[in-house]
Amino acid sequence: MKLAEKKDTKTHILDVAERHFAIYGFAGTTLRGIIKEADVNVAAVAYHFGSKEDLYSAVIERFAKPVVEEQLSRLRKEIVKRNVKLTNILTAFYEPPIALIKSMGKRGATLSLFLGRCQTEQEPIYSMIDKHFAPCRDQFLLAMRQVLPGLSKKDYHWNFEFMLSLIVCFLTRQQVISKRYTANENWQVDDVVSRLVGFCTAGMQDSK
Amino acid sequence: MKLAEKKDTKTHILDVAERHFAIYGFAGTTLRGIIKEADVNVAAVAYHFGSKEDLYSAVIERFAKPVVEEQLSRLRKEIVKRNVKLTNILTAFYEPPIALIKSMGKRGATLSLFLGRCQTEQEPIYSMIDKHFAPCRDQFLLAMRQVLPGLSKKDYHWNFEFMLSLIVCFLTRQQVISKRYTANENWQVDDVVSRLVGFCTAGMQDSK
DNA sequence: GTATGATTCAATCAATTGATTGAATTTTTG
DNA sequence: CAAAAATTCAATCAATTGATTGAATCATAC
Repeated sequence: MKLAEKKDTKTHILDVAERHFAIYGFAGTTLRGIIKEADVNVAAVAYHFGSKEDLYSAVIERFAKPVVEEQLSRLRKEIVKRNVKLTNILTAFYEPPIALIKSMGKRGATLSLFLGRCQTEQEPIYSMIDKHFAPCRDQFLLAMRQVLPGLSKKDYHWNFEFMLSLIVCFLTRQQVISKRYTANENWQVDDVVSRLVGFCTAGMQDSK
Repeated sequence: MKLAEKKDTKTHILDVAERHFAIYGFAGTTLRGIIKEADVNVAAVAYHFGSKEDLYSAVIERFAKPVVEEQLSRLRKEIVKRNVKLTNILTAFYEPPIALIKSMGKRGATLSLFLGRCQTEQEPIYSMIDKHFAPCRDQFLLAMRQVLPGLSKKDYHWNFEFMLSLIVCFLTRQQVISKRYTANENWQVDDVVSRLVGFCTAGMQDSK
């Protein structure tokens, strides 16, 4: 950090912590690993955030909030329309996180991992995560009921879980896959979204 | 452990380690947590397995091997047929792990978690995992080429990843979901397999 | 300028971590 | 039974963990 010097310490810690939590998980991340890379004092974490747990919470807060808000905003615009379509609901769900991650370049890549990894964290992390995503999940479940009438409650839930798992799959595997099979790590938002929407639409509607 | 006394120490450690790795991940698991629950000496781990890493390897070995072997065996029986169908390939992939887990009762539930969680482990764990599943993955990729001609290499890979993600989703979320929405945690192998096969077949074939 | 509050720092805490040692014990072998 | 091998044990190691303290430094307001 030479020019544009002295990014605010709190933000700096947050940035590094985000990457560490994404890569190593909550248990695998050490405060010392973070503060060493961020080049700050250990006490700074306690001062600005409190505990390791609080730090994790701050990381989630910063990144999940804008995604969920955008998803819900997009969803609201869809469900007021006369005849909502499943593809539009799914696009409203998939595009915000994908677009955000794409726009963030390298940081986006670690956020991908974070999003995938945080789904398998234990308590108390799990509740922390769920708190942020539960309202969004419920809204989309309701919307699916509109566009896919006649399914059982169980069907809705599994459809939603599958929908979620596809994006988590993309987010966590994208780097691995493109490294394994291609020289080119580039991907386009529209390609990915339409791939996800396509697979999921078919799965939900045409599943015999 | 009162009757049927004295399960072999090595197996005993393996059982407890399996559950701990499943729940807490590699980093979150402590040898002391394991040996305390298994009621054995710390040195027993070193004696029977070596390091913590070696122990993890032993856990994978024991559980992944029979699954992969059964998957490949089922696959071989399918691809010799005159006209292979996608549904049959998918069933060959999905049924073995699902059936195994179901047959194992409570231990199966933790194995579910393990299978899901191990997918997001870091090196050197990741390579350990990949080593066991890579041959299987390659075989199924080849088979998909037979039943879904005309797709790009990229398409095959993402289809395979999505196929994988659906079962990982089921394995890791099943307990959470059924706890959230129903009183009944029971599920039938055939129901689950046909749900997975149905969703995935549609996603692969009818994706516009 | 100086006082007040915000921030950073080095030093240290007790607890836990994976791992190892060598003796004690059990089991197997001849 | 006795020798040998396999297994278990308590004790301990150095390293790392999250967290805290009180002094030092910085920024801001008056």
